[in-house]
Amino acid sequence: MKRHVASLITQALQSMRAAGDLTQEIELPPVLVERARDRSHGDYAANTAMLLAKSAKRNPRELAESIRSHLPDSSVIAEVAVAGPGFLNFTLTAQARHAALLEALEQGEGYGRSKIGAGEPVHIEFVSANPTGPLHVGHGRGAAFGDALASLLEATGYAVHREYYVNDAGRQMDILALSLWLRYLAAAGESIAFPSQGYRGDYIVAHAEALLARDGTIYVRPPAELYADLPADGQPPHGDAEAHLDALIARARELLGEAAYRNLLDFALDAILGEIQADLAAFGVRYHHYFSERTLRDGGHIDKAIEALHNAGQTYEAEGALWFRATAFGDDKDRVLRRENGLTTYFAADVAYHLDKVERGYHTLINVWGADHHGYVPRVKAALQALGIDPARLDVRLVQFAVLYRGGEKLPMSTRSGEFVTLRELREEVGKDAARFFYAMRRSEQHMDFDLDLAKSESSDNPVYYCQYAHARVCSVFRQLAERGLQHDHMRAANALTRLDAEHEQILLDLIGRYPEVLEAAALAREPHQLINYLRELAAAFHTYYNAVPFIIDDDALRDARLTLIAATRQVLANALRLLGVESPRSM
RNA sequence: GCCCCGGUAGCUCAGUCGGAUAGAGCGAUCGCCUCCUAAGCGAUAGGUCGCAGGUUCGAAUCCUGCUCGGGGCACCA
Repeated sequence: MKRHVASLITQALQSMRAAGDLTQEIELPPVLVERARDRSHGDYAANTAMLLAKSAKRNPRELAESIRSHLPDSSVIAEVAVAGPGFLNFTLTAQARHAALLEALEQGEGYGRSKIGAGEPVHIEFVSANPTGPLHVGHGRGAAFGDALASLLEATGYAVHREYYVNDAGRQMDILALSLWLRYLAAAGESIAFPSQGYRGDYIVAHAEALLARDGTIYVRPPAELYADLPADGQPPHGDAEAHLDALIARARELLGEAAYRNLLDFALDAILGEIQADLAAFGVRYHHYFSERTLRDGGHIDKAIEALHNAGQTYEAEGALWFRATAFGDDKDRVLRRENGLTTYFAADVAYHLDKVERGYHTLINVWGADHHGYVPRVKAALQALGIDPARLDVRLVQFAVLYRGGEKLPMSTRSGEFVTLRELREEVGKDAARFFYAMRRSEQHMDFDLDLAKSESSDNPVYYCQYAHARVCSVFRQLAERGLQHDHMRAANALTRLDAEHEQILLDLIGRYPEVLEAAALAREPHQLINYLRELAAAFHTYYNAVPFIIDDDALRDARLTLIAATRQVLANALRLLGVESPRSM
């Protein structure tokens, strides 16, 4: 509809040119149509005349009049007015307004969806937390945001591929395997000293016990051999925790042998990744693929990526390492690809990963990263550019941290002390729906306070329940209708829609008609919170209406018209909630 | 020091590509259940859009400087 209005204006401008009202030299401004902010301004407003006034050097109101007189007839426009400093205000016909209701009911779950994405392949990577422990609340926001964004893009016609990048290679996997093994030894009755920099979480103990139960004592080795001649744990000058850890890892591989060590590592990875996947599934987050970093390395993709950078002439050797000339592409400093010890860096793997995404045919790449990774963006974009890929194809959405509050107190969030709240705990405390809704409620770049008490409260203070309750209330009305032996006659309703002339009804009609535009805008801006704002507005309009007007009345035609209005409202509520991964309860 | 994000009502936050009188929820005060779920609704009060310049017919929005808060500046992942 917005597009339709814009095209009417464009035609008017062309017709003004043809009539000599505008000379060829005058540059036509972009035609911007927006929803009128105030109902007294009609449905749509355009500032075209004001923009044109500048280049045409003419009075904006007079230009607006001229545009108005050149507008072609349209069956959906009832009135066009010139207002204020030169706005063109468009008012829709009642029929056009009602069309949205019928569309919502006919299209059902499809209402609001569009094809503006034209099937363009979009790759979206989100969460990608290291598989060294369970997801915590810091990951929740990325999960809720990424999943909602992916759904928005799907709903607007993009071919979306959702992926989780699993960092299952590198030193952290060795630390994980070691941590598991030590807990396993302890579970088997051996006396061990747990390294200060190992992964200390209880979840490791649980997995170790599971391993012992499954495989028995085949991985038990004498602790005396394990700890012989190791650098001391602790901080300098008393010890070196990192060196101690690396030595322990080396010793573990030695004592266990590569095959057994590999078994341990895989067991730990599978256990933790399985936990992550289960948490995400319970959170309503679905992926097409969990992409393994190991497959990049084992498949030679990292070497290939480094070679590609080398062939592009953007690498050099210095201090024994191989560097990428990132500064040539706007980064602050050059970045190491292959270390002095011959191992490739995480960055090299990430170059390979992004190159792989492009080679798999994705035109647009979206990465949802924690804000702490922002310094990483320039180097990845630099690498893409060096490889001849337009860096604008990569859109990194940085998600700021959420700070949890309970009883007005900030919750401590320290991984080290094990005081973190896991995503699972959050979900068990406030529920999936509230958690997802709250996470997606704010702009991702906005720092966020997550009030656990509010998320749990069963009142209108809680925006999740507020929206869900609107849906449940419509369902309740239809249950009452059936109990009274009445039916919703759609044909009779369609002929009586003009009777929906109360202000509350007009507001709801407007909102329902706006839904496709809101969905499109939220998707294009890649901002799911826009959809939530709309949802809250729609729910509020419905609750107001519900309180002001009885639906199940004796006047058959008016009753059916109102039922059509609230049925359409329910459909839109359900569609929007679904995109956010939130349930639409039939009763509460 | 450099880079990124933010500063809008007491609190939490919206504010579309610069547009008409800056909005919502909470909190405060006062009301509304004989009636389809009160997990709801209505009304009132509440603003130097961090500060100072600039661009523009028009700035919360764009530019510059300053300031405050958060985060980041690895041959870790």
